[in-house]
Amino acid sequence: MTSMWGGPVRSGVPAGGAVPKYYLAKIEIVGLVDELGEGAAVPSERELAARFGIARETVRQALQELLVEGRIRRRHGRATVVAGPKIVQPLSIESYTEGVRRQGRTPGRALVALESQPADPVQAGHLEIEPGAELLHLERILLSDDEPMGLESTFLPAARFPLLRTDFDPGTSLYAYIRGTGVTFHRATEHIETVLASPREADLLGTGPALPMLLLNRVSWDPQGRPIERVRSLFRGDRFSLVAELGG
Amino acid sequence: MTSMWGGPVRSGVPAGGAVPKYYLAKIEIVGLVDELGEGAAVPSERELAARFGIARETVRQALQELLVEGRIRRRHGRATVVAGPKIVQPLSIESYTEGVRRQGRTPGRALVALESQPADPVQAGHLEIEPGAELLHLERILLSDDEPMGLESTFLPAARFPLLRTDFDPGTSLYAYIRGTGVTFHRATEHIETVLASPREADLLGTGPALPMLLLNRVSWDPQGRPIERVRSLFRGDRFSLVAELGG
DNA sequence: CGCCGCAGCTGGTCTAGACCAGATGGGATG
DNA sequence: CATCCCATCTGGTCTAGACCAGCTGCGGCG
Repeated sequence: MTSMWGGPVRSGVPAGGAVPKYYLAKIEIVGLVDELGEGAAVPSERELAARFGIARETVRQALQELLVEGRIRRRHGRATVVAGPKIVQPLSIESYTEGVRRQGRTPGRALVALESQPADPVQAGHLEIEPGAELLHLERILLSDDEPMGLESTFLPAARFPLLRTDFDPGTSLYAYIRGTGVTFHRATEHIETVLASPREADLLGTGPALPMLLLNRVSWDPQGRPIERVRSLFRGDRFSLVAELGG
Repeated sequence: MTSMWGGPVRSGVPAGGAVPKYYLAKIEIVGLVDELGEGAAVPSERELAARFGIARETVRQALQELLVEGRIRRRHGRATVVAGPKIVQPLSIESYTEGVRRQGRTPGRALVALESQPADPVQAGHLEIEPGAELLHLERILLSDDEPMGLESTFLPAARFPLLRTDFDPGTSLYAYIRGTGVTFHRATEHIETVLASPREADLLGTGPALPMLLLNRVSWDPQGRPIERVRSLFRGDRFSLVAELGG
C-alpha cells in the first residue's frame, strides 16, 4: 500500500477458506499498479480478463475496488491510469485553500450556482432563522491543480449579508469575505461521514457513480452564539483524507 | 433521506440525460425502505428483479449502493432488512466507549489478538523506538449492543507497559488502564480517510466486502512529547459518523 | 418427545455475451 | 491543406443463467 500508515491490520487474504476470484485478480492488478508509475496506463478490462482467464465483469469488480480505494483513475473512453497519493485536509476552521496550498498544489473554485431561496424548516433550524426566510445558497466545485476535488454548498441568512451577491467574487475565499464584513468566526461543529455521490454530484466532479465520498456538514457560530453559515462539503473519498489535532 | 442533514445539495437524478436502470431501481427500493420500518424485511433480489422486470445483477447494483449508504443490512442466508440511523462518534481523545454510551447503547469489546511482535521500521518511526524493539499489538472488535461496529488495533512499546499482558482486561477501556499506570495523554494526531474493508476485516465485522469504512489512524503523545501508542481504528462507514468541535 | 437432515429459502460469485457511449486517430473529401 | 466522418479503441450498463454457500423450518426417524 502507498499509504503513510502501512497496510491493513493483518493485510489481505483470510488465513483459511476460499478467496473470491475477483480478489485474487485485485491483488494481481495491485502488483501491476505498483510496478507502473503514477499516470501510467493500466491494461484494459478486456485484456486483463483474457490475461487472467476470467470474465470481464469479474475484472470490473476488482477494478471497482481499486477505484474506490483511490489507486486508479478511470474516465469513460480513456485508458485506466495509476493514481497518485491522497491529499490531507486539516480539520480546522480554516478554509479549503490552506490544506491544498500546504500540499504544494494550486487551489481553485468553480461557481456552480449562487441563488436565493426560501429556507426549509431543516435549514431554518440549523441557522436559527424563520422558515421561509431568504437564504443565500452558494455552490462551488473545489479544485486542486484544476482537478475537481469536492463540491461545497454554503447556506447563509440573506438578511445578514445583503451585499454578498454583488460584492463577493466566487473565485475567492468566502471566509475572507465574511470576515471583511466584520463578522467573527468563534466556533463550529462538524459532522463527518461516508456517503456515495449521486449521479449529479459524480457528474459535476467528473467521477463515476457509486464512489464513496467524505461528507462534512459544518455549522459556524459567531462569539454571540448566532449561526453564521451551514456548509455541506462533499470530498472525493478516493482523493481526500482529513487530519485532526486533538488536545488532552 | 433519514440523515439529520437532509438530502444532497440537489438530490437525485441528473436534470437531462439517460438515467441507468439500476438507479431507477434504487429510487424505487428507497421508497419501499422508507415505507417499511427499521428491521423490516425487504423483498429478495429475485423478487425485486421480477417486480421491476430487470436482471438480478441490476437489482444487486442498486442494493449494493443502499448497503454502502447504510440504509439496509444484509447477511448471507437471511433476508435483507431496513437499517436504523448511524451512530455519531465525537472526535476527541476520549475512548470509543463514551460515544456509544451517549447514543444510549451498550458498548463492548471482543478480543481478537494480544500479542508481542518486533516493530517494523514504519511502526518504529511512529512510536520513536528502535526497529525490532518489542511491540505489543492489541486487536479488538468494537461492539455496540453486541453488534460489531469497528476493528481497533493498538500498538504500544512493550518496554513501557511490561505488566499489560497480565494486568489488563481486554474487555475494558485501554485508556483507563494506561492512565492507571501513571501515563498522561497530552495530545494526539488523527488521520481520517475512507477505505474498503479487506475480506478478513469484513469477516471479523460480519459485513460484506467492498464496504467503505472510516479509517482513523491516531498517534498519542504524553506531556514530554514521547509517543504513547498508535491506534488504527476501522469503523463501518455504513454505521458510523464523526463529529468535531472546532474553536475559532 | 427430541434430534437430525434435507428441501428450499436467502444472498454471493461468476460467466459469456450484448449493446451503448465517450475518445481518438487516420483517411477520404472538400 | 483543412475538415469531417467513421472505424476502433476505451469503459458503462444490462441480461439470463449457472452454481455455491449460509440459514431456517419442517418432517421423519430414533
